[in-house]
Amino acid sequence: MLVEEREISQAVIRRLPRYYRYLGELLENGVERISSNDLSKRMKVTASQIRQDLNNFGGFGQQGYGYNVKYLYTEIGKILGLEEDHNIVIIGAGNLGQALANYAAFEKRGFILKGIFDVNPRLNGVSIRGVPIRMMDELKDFVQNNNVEIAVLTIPKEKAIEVANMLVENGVRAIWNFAHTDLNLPDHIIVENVHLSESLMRLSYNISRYNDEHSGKK
Amino acid sequence: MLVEEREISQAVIRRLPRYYRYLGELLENGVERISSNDLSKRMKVTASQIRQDLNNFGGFGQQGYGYNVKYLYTEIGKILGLEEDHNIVIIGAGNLGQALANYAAFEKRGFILKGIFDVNPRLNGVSIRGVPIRMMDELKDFVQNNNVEIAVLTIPKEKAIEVANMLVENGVRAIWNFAHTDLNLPDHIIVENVHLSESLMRLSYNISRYNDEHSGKK
DNA sequence: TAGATTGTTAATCGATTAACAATC
DNA sequence: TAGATTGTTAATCGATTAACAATC
Repeated sequence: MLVEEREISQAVIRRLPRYYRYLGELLENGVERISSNDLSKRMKVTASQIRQDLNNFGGFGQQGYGYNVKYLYTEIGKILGLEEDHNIVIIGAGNLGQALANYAAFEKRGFILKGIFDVNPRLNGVSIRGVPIRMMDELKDFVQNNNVEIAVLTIPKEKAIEVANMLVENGVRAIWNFAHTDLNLPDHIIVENVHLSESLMRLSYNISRYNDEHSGKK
Repeated sequence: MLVEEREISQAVIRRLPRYYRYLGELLENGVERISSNDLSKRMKVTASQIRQDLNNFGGFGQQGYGYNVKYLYTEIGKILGLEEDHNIVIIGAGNLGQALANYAAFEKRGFILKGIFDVNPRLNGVSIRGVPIRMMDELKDFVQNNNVEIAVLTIPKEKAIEVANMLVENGVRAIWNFAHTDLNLPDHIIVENVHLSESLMRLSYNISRYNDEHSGKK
């Protein structure tokens, strides 16, 4: 029997969490059902796109009725893997690392913070939300012994590549990368980049473009 | 005379900062020139795409030679608006707000931190990199009197929409939005969203997908 | 049953890649 | 001049939108 693996495009995957967020809000507001048309107006996308996107994963709606909000919310949550638990560590307890460590919504989505690591001896033993900061030389052992699936990298780019390689060799499966560099890891390793400086440059570009257009410049 | 406004696609704009980063690294390494082909191998994109992207903005290369790294780096910097200064404020001095305030590379790219605001009276007057944290009730006056162009929103979503509207009414032109909500501002306002929870969900999705594929599940 | 709205196929649009003449 | 590599046009590919039959 041939198992047909439909490949879902990254464009679709990028939109899924946004659907999930809107459905979550509808749910909070007690809305029971919604049509692709109503949702499309709220989200400012086409109804056609919503239906196409959802039908990549199955038929969640009902003709003449629309979509049941609660059901669709749950199903998208499953698709996004939010019903599974993932052990994570944060590497780099600087401002950003601490900000992420304090991000309480982690646990709600199944991300369990197992450890925080830094090179700064002054942070040794300091706890964030009950999780003590450990020194980098303990990292390798820790990863091997705690079933760590995801590592969050909030360290300078010079160290990031080397640390990422070490993590992958010791079983880490995915990296949430905040370092200002690309990591070039094996294909089966999942990398999600958050390059804040690039985000800021896009903002900057769009301001400049607008200024040009409204000042007679070509 | 017809001023031809070529519309640059957001797909291209998303890639520009990455080109800029790679060229900056080449520059640091003393590389003088590079061909689209060499660059394509480093960046793992097609040479064709690089040439197409750059030619949206003009011919920066030379047949038979390639691109001068220094020149191209500078030109992309100009396109991205990094040679202009922008006054910015950060709203929300929690962990993430403080992390961004401490992000020193801001100034290097022309982003001048003029103020930080929060509701927490305990933070009143505390300084980050020489910039004192002010109370939210001073925000409106401050924005009017300090030529603030960009606001960074690191506050809870409940407050974010209301604050964003107030900022826009008082002259703010662009918002770097870290709040977990969409803002729905007028078209001429530039919004760059950084939805960390959505980024994490995409990571989660990709892990689950990989697990499914390697466990016999459909 | 009539009306509403999905699921899905077909048409369109846009982005990426390939190819090659121009030219340094 | 010969070789290399761009700038740019044409071909391909993929994603979005439109349309409508199926069906609740």
